[in-house]
Amino acid sequence: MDEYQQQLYTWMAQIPRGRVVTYGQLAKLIGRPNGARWVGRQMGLLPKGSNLPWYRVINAAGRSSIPLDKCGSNKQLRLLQREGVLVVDGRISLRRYQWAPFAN
DNA sequence: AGGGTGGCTATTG
DNA sequence: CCAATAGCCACCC
Repeated sequence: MDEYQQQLYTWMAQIPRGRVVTYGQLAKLIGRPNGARWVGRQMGLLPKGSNLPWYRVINAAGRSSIPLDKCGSNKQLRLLQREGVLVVDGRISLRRYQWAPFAN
């Protein structure tokens, strides 16, 4: 287990229900300014039994970056809606839902 | 080594 | 608004 992964997991665990963060934001938080893509990769590699909220991590456009499932729907968006996040046209307002770690 | 591909992004038109 | 563009970086042939 790598040092960055440890940090990534720690930050992820802090994301409150009903809020989201972007790949780039997480990358910055763990000290990897251009590691957004790396973060995305880590999401896909998350252990299956993990309780970490991978679905609260979205892209900078406020959209889900994971492919649609067979039914043509998106599991990530469903999970977010279940937490009360409003999704309009497959898009989420970062202004309203993005978690700001240092604004507490 | 070296080209292609991603759960990316900021900028520009 | 979307599309193109140009950086970025880890991973996999």
